[in-house]
Amino acid sequence: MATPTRRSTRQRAEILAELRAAHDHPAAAEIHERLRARLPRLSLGTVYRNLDVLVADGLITKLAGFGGEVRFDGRLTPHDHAWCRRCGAVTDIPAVPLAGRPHLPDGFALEGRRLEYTGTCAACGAAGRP
Amino acid sequence: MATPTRRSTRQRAEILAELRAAHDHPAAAEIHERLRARLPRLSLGTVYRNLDVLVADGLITKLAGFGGEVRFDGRLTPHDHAWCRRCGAVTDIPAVPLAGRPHLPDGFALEGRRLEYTGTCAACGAAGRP
DNA sequence: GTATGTGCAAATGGTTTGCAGTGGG
DNA sequence: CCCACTGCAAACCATTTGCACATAC
Repeated sequence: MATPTRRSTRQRAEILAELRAAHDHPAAAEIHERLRARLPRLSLGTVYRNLDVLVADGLITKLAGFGGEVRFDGRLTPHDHAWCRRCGAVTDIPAVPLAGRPHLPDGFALEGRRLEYTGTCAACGAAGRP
Repeated sequence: MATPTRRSTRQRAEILAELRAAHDHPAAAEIHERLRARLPRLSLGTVYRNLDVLVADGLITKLAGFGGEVRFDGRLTPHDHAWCRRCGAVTDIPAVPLAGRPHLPDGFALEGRRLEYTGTCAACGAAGRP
């Protein structure tokens, strides 16, 4: 069998709960740090393994392309992202439909789309941050 | 001054030429490998440093979020990308306009957008590749 | 009881950086 | 000449993995 039976563990539940409560798309290391208050012996390896499982089970989404580290999103409703290049903050924004069908390669079976806006957020613009 | 004077070097010229000739959005290691035929002593560090310079000068584009490694694009005309999750191939496709204005965060200064389609390409679909 | 999940630590792999030497302008 | 650039190797850092133990079921 490809997918082994899942067991319900405290660690996995806490990671999913944290991801659903958070609104800032934390990276694995950030999730680990936040949960250490509740689970002092939680290892970073366990965080990574559970994030993979949660993605495979479709409970969370993996976000890449926002700098060096991969981030995770606990919201399943379709939405796009705005990324501030100065401070690195990633904000959810409502999805905007396209004005037509994309000219995909012949025979390409579309599974999903990813739309990201890059720019400077209000706080960084006001602060004149480089 | 923020940006030092640029010097024209053989290495930088070859990297840019390779990127403009290539259609497959190569990663730094791939560029390095391809150029070793012409520049046997070219180091990977030099490739990385020049890619950064070329991006800073707006001559190429950095593509992230397509797996573990960063890829580079020598085409400057606006276009989107289709990514095959099986074989990892990234194909250029014409940009499709949006059907409205995105609801960006208040005060967000938009600089650019990145639109990627994920799915399975014809070859991988036919081969039943997992 | 069994195999999935965990903690820990070592290994990986892409990318960055320090340093001494090269060469473009 | 000067300083941007290069090759080389070591350093970095996010992520992965091997292993022995723990625990969900």
